[in-house]
Amino acid sequence: MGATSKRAVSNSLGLAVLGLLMESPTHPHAMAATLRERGMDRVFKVTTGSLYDVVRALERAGWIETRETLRVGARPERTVYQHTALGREEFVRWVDELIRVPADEYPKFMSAVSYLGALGPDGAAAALRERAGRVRASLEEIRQGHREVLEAGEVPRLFVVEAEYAVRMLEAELGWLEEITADIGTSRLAWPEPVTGWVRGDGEARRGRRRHEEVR
Amino acid sequence: MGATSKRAVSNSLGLAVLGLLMESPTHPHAMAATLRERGMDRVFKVTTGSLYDVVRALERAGWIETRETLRVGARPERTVYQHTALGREEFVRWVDELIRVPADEYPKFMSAVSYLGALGPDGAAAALRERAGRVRASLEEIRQGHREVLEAGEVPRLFVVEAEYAVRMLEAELGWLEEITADIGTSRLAWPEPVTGWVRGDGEARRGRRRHEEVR
DNA sequence: CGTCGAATACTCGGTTCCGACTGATAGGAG
DNA sequence: CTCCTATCAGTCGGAACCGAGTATTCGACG
Repeated sequence: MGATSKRAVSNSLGLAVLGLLMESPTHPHAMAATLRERGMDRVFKVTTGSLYDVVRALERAGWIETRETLRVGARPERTVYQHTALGREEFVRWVDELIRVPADEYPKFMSAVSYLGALGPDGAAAALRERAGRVRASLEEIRQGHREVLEAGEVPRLFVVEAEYAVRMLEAELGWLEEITADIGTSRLAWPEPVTGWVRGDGEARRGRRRHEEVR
Repeated sequence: MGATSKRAVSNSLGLAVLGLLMESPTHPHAMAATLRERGMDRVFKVTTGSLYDVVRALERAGWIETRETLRVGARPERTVYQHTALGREEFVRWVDELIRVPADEYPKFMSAVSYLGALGPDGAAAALRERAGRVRASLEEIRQGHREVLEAGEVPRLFVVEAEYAVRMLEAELGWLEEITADIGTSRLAWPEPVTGWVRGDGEARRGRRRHEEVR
């Protein structure tokens, strides 16, 4: 329900590339460098391999084009790209769509949570607490970075809203972690019998989640 | 910092497969069916292609093994798998690690948010409101499903905690969406001048985010 | 009794992704 | 002046991913 027909380039790193080219033409290596300098590698997964692929894809799609390909000294040639008119339009369209319709994502954490049972009450509590610690740390880091940038007054809030989003999400996760950990302690979240066996790995633990099918 | 050396199978769908096999041996097609029946396809991305790949990978890794390969009628053969001792251990270890150490994920929404500027104040507000609507809908859906399952009393809470997590996260997102939309209305989130040009796509809009590098 | 759609059980092959590697140069240490 | 490291710019090949196809069988319905 939604997904408009299929986008020519789907890797969001492409969005970053387009974004960079909105400012001025550059070559891939410089893109990677800039993205890292600006800390945007917290938002986009920047890997050289993918970068070059994505740039090629954007070119095939006609959203960007090579402006010149020049060599300085005997270093490998570098290809400078710039956006096309189409690219400028698509950039906006792309952002718009990503905002309007939530993509279904499959966070690894959630898949693990759905098998929380396997750790047993104590193991689960321990693991959750450890995660909580790490989440608290990165939360603090982001909060601080955000505050510093804003207080320096160089950058308008608009350009760092994504940090506010990240903070909100991490806070929510932390809240959930704390609640669940507490509930394990008070047995408001209890381990039903069959699963405890399952955890011990007795191999033939019948009946897992809901009523289970035979192989037929 | 973290990522323990490299996991033999990384696709979380593998976790689902292991989970299924904890209950009883099955063949891939049945796994897919069961996962969908139980609505676990909201948590794991279930695509036939990947499923068969992942199963093969799990076998290579020695976490599962084929139990028998039988043919009913003249239908394609089906291969029934079962877990190995190693598989049972790794399953737990895997869940444990996924919980303990937050994987860095790159939600598409966040990448779009970091270019929210491109939509201009009105466009942004509109898009955010539309998303909010959709988020509210799926939130309601999950909440209701969760309530029904629990009230039926068949399934212990432990087996549906991931829904509680999902709800929390969606609520947080919704909260953020509402706040930001409001802030755009009251200009607490303002569009600095250069960007407005950028949005109109005047192509040569110098100076995007922070001070920008020349191509050198 | 024929046929049409759903279910059964997978295969295939094209993208996409990405980490490891290459190979050159500039700048500083000794 | 030589070596050593950091930076520069990108290639490459293998893994992962996934959607579209294939071929059979069962059951319902007119």
